[in-house]
Amino acid sequence: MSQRLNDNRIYEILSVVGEIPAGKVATYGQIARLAGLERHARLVGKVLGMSEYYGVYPCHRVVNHIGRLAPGWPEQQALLREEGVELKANGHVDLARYQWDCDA
DNA sequence: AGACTGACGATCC
DNA sequence: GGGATCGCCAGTC
Repeated sequence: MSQRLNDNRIYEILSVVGEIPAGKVATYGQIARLAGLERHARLVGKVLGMSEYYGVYPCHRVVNHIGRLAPGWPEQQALLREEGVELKANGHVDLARYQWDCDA
């Protein structure tokens, strides 16, 4: 249900998210760009925020451009750590090593 | 129809 | 390197 967001956009975004390999993370901007919504990084966040697709798509592998995890979602940290993604002392992911190089 | 908000990004300091 | 500010665009109220 919930055609809150344009279904078509949700599909593209989630599709990209689902392609993120385990042990890797991607930024909202990266995903947005792959989905054809380069400037809509925030939209990606909203879509994942609804997270009714959680369990189907690895939304926990999505972080912001500084490697910070989603606020209000502490368990994301544990999920990433289980995949081998270690966080820095400040809670940031080491993007230099774990950022998904989809095509670049 | 209008205004506020936002799981962001880039730039500036 | 970290913090603060502005800008984008669409969604939600």
